[in-house]
Amino acid sequence: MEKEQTKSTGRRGAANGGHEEPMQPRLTGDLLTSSLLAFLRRWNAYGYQLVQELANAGLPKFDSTTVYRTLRQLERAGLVSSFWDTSESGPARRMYSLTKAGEAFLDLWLDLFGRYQKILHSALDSLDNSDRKPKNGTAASGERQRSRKRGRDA
Amino acid sequence: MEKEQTKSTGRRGAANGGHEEPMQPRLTGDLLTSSLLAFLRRWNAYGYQLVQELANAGLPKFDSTTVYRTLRQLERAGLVSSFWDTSESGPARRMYSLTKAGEAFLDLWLDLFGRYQKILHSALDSLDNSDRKPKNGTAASGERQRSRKRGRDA
DNA sequence: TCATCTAGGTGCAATATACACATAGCGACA
DNA sequence: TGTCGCTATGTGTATATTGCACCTAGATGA
Repeated sequence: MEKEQTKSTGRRGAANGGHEEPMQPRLTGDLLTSSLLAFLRRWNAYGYQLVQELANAGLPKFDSTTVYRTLRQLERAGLVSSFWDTSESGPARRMYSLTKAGEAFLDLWLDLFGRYQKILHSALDSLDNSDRKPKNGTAASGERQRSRKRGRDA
Repeated sequence: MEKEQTKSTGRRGAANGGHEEPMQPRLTGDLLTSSLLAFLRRWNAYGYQLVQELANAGLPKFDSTTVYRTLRQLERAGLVSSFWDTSESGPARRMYSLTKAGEAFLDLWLDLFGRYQKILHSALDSLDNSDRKPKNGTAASGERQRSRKRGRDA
């Protein structure tokens, strides 16, 4: 159990001393899970196909093994079901389809997602309203003072 | 929320046998990161405050330590900066503010997020159009899969 | 036969997270 | 005065998740 935390070969590229490249966005975890479920709501699919669909959707590159493992995990949780499809030539495919529980979960996620969206929109609104209106001057970008909202009076 | 999550097992409650509870949505990783940055785009804030704002936003409960550690990580990556605020009574607060790099990263994320959004909308559209596939697990409407006429078939 | 594409997978190191718990300032209050 | 509770930030650790290297295997074509 070595706890070497000084490795600099990490995923997020954010620990090699001083200043690094600014931490690319990823698409993993909940985002990947819900994306997969969303795809499977429309049609059944197998892993390799989903990897490609995700890539076609303009999302950042990610590892295919993560997709495969996520699908198996979803199946263990009962959100999708699968069977081996050997009807086509070539390697057998594990076809996945969404279960009732998977649809319910996706709905749950969609609901949560709406709330998350509001947070991001707040950030955008703040640009539209006060922050970014330097039509004839670039002053705002440098000396932007945010309203100090403190925990006490909120 | 009376969720009664089994404390013994891990986070996602999906590893104790055959079939378990259906895996609650979470808000972690990129979602948490971008939410924090979005908040900080509007005003400076400290960790405890952000924990509460997130909770008020209707997002699922999550651990405050995750927020604190995420903020420190963001700072190491240069996306936020912090200073100790001792101007108020009570424990000192570590005030965070978004850096230029943090704004750029948030914009990046917003862009990625738009593409992700399309995927989820596709799932919703499939419901609206009542063009739902038969949920049999059988690739009944097999053509619709991907029009994947591979070599032998073409 | 070999290279290449498809399709799914394992093993392992590194990272991320949840839970328990620690530290510390301050106000209330018995 | 002691200590309880709230605020505020953090550490330790066990487990979960992830990315990378690599593997198995069918089909295809040079």
